[in-house]
Amino acid sequence: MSTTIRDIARESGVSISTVSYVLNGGPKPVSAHVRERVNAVVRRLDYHPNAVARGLSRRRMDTLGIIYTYWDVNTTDFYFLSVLHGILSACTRHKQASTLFTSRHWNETATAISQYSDGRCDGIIVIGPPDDCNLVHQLAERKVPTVVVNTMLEQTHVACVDVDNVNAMNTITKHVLSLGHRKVALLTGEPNMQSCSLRTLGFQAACDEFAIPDEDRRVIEGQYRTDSGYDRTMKLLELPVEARPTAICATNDAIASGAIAAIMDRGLRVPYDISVTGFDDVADAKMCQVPITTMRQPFSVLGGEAVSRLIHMLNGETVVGNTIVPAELIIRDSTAPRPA
Amino acid sequence: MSTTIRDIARESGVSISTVSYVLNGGPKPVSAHVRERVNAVVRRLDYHPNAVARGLSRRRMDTLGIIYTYWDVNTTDFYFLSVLHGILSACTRHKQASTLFTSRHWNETATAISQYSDGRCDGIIVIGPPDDCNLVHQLAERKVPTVVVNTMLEQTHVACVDVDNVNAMNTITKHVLSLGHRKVALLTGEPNMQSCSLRTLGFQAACDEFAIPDEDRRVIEGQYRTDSGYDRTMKLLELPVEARPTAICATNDAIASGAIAAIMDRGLRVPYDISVTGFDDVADAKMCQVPITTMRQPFSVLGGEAVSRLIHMLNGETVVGNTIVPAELIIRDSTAPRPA
DNA sequence: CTGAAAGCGCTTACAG
DNA sequence: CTGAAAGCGCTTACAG
Repeated sequence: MSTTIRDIARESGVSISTVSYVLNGGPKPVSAHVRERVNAVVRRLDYHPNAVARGLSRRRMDTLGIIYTYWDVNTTDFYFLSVLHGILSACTRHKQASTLFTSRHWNETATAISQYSDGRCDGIIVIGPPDDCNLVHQLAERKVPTVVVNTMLEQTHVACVDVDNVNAMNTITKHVLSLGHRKVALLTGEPNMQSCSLRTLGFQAACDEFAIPDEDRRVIEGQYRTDSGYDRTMKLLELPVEARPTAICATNDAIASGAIAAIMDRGLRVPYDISVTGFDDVADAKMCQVPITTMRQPFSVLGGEAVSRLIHMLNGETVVGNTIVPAELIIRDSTAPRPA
Repeated sequence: MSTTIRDIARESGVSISTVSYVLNGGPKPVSAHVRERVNAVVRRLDYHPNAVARGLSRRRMDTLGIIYTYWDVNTTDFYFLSVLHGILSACTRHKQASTLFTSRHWNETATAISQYSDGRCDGIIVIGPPDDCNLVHQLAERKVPTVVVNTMLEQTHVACVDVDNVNAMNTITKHVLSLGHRKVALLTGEPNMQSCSLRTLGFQAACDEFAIPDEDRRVIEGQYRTDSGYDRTMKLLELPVEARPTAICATNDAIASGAIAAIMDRGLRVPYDISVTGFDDVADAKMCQVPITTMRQPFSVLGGEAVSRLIHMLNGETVVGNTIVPAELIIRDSTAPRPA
């Protein structure tokens, strides 16, 4: 039905090998004369090689699979979109196609695992698997070349890339403490996410450095979501004023924007009454009523690293170890010196 | 390297044909006895068929390609995400894999066209091509089975699915006019989008029905973006109060939320001073300072229709004609009777 | 510089 | 009910 390499060969009076050589620029050289003739026929017949046949033959589809959990649009986490975006751009640069695998929950990904290793993709990038998900372990077991973004694992044959969570959270917490705040709260995301525990560590270390007593550094677990930030902040605001934190650090921008909304709904001001910080620097951080002081994740760097490391793995170069990239403190309007 | 159907055949002492029969449940029957033996070997060797080889043989990858333009995360249009989401869910239901093709601009999609028809995908879904983009025409020319979402085209071999834009805009405009408003403005999106012209038609028809004079129904072109809605509304608010519209209809929720922000920044109230309506019912509509009255697009229906129509085409069933689904008026807090 | 041939891992008429 | 064989459309040693 559609034209094949065989048609081109026949029409230009050469073998299909020769057609393949000119199409791929190798592995054998072809005389300029023949090359020209073949190319003319290719154009005339509007021929396009079949990627599937090519893939089967070369055992390489030049396609990267991306696994992440299903996002309900209403609870879209911009972090995922931002990372995804960084990865897709990098794929384009590296001439790789991409296939998205979406599931509602991480426990569904395990059942779909044969999809991930059926030859359609050369390798897999997993975005943000929680600690209690063994998908990555299973991929490693099947020897599927895998890169993980958003979690550092000590898994052989798996490369991880992430921002330096401990340091980043440490930096922004110290920014807050340097402003004179002495009663602070940390609103975390889901505790089964490594980013949550790592950022908590960074927060605690900063509080240690500033000798903040335990009772003045509250850590409140929740979800990486606006409503979760809102609810927890409302609870905090019920504390007697002398016990209430003057600064709230959130482990992402969504939580922070919820915190800001709660503070304003209670008739208080950000940052004059209470300072708030975020993490990620996604759209929420700027769109929020009060532009949020936050740690910027270098999404295009993260995506670029993920893709290029995966490609290295596919090329058989044994690149071991994880990639940690720094985050950047972005100071906006949601932080100010502690009220007198 | 990895185990193939040949390994299974050898290990279970049958031919590869037989292995294929039990794997696919056909086309030939296999005795329960042999079936059991083969399956045992499959499990023992953890065998997974190679989808690429299968695809080449069957000339069907069970994969749908999705084309849309690159979204900069900061100007993310939730409409695209919502449609995308609807399509991905439908793909899962129909056991289809999906490949995303992203480009920055529609004029880049034409150059990538050979990617779209290289056998990797069985068919293509295009989301929201502008009027002046001939990608769909080119796909049709190459006989690539194609479904378009968000634009109705009279292109042979192409199926289109969209919401009933004229009626939907007509409905929400009449909602506003029924509230007594007699000076209204329409803030549209990019005029090269069919949705823009269609919604303008619906708006005008409603104004006609209510005999609104031309000078009291302003149509202002712009972009489907929050900042564009903000800027145009600010301009409108410079009008002398007696000429100023008491209701602003936007052709999407992003524009509407910009309009609301502008109105509030000018110290006016929504809806008491000015009513505002949106379109789409995406996250913006609820997250906005004032929950927006809008037309809800049935995203999962749109996605489901797109996928099932494409699959019908792939099965050779000639389904012609376009699919129009209704939108639903969602009344929230941004509309109220005209101020006395 | 060019070509005949084997092979990638499957599916599926065709024959028994 | 089972198998031998051709074929899907390419790539790439191997030979000339």
